[in-house]
Amino acid sequence: GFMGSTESKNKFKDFLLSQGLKSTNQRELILEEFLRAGSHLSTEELYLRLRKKHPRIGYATVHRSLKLFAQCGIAEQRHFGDGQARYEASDHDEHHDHLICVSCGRIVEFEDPRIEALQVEVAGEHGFSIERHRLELYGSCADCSSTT
Amino acid sequence: GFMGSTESKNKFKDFLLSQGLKSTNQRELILEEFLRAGSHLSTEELYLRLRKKHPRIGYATVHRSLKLFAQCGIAEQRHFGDGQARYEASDHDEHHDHLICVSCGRIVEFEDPRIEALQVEVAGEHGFSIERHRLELYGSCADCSSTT
DNA sequence: TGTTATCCTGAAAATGATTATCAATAACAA
DNA sequence: TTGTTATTGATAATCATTTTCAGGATAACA
Repeated sequence: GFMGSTESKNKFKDFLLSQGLKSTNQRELILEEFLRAGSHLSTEELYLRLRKKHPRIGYATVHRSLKLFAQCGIAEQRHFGDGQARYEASDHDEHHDHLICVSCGRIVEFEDPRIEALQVEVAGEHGFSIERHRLELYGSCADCSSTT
Repeated sequence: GFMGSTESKNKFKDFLLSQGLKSTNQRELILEEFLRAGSHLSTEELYLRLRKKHPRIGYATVHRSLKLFAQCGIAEQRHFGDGQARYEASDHDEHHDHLICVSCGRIVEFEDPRIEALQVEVAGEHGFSIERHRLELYGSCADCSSTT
């Protein structure tokens, strides 16, 4: 199910402990803002949001924290072809893919077990066992299609 | 059907003409090597191959030519997450996706109309019309699985 | 065939995202 | 507290890609 804010924070603290890393003010602030901000943020976007309230937090620290979140499993890194990495909060057991509107940039998440099953089948036909996959559908969302 | 070598060359010449661009020795050499080399080459890999026979061809020219091939429709740019763009010769009406072995880097192409159909269906449920998509399956190929 | 305008080339520099460096600072255990 | 170690933030380095620009090649035209 959905991994709540508190759950993510605890998981991150456990992760830091288990790795002999330290729990710092910056890491807490960055994690809070990351969870608050909604998904698919780039490092720079998160950095700019944080800078409003906490101007002394550096870009490098935001970047390093996001990598830690990904290592820890509470975030995932994505690339949508605009040349910069984006991060989204993990929803643990639920895998999902993305619809991206090429016109307005809107990103919608979806999940389809039938597609997933076919992927495993096709991979097996080629002797592959799948670890992970990436499926992105690029097109026009309803709003952008209608205003053409 | 498959776009042969001659067909690609003609298409590229037509493209250059139609755009008021010039047909040069370098562009011909780069296109020939690109078609000969097989798919999924990065700019640098193609540049290194060319340099053996034609040491005076510059990296920038290779890069610019690959972009032209893509514009012209005889090549497509891909990103497989290793941080550099790769290009493959277009096979016109046949779309295909990729299986990537995370262990040895082997790339296998596949195509499955059932998956394609489901993609259209799912997109429609969200009000999207698809322009293009990207599906990549990452895992272990048969060889790498057996030697574990 | 010259002539000319335009495009192309290749080396080098610039760019943009990401990652590493390092002195000063903060966290944690004893 | 104190000492050890990790972290921070500014800056520099890196990597792939893109741009710049002076010199060279190409195609159209006289």
